[in-house]
Amino acid sequence: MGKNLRLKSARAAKDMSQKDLADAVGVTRQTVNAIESGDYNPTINLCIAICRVLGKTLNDIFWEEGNNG
Amino acid sequence: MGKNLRLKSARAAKDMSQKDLADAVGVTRQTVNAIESGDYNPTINLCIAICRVLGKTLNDIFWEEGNNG
DNA sequence: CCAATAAGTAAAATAAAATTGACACAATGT
DNA sequence: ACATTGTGTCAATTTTATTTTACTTATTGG
Repeated sequence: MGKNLRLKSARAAKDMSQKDLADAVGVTRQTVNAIESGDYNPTINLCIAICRVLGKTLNDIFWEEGNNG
Repeated sequence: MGKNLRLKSARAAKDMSQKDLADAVGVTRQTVNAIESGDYNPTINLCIAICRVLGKTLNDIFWEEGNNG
């Protein structure tokens, strides 16, 4: 698994630190860091919460084209 | 949390039983049932695997408009 | 009627997500 | 030089997703 650069980018666009985002969704800084690092499998509710905060959808940040058909 | 009727519908459209889908994504029937029942928080990798099998995207099955902003 | 499949649910055990605390390093500002 | 902030990572613990086993109900076909 590669890094989630779309997440990193969307967070940067909101000028939020990993801790800011972590606090906003109610997890720890390490969890956000791990998700961006890529070697991780978060729950969908956490993914949804992150998307809400960043004003993005699941597809925007967690779906990869080519996953599909 | 309500039932995930979009998942149930997409599965029906492929004429797959809960067990068929469970086998296809490598989890148990109970896990698929729990996800459809709604009171559950699966990992995103499992959600992605389900979407792949059903020919849908994360937004199609797990994203709710109004979640957004 | 009987066997087989699909579905809903539940309790206990296991695998993995998430927390906590800690240490290190680069960049920024005083 | 010093303190602060953001980031990366690690080990140990707690929480939770998932499994396993099992019981129930409804439906379909022999």
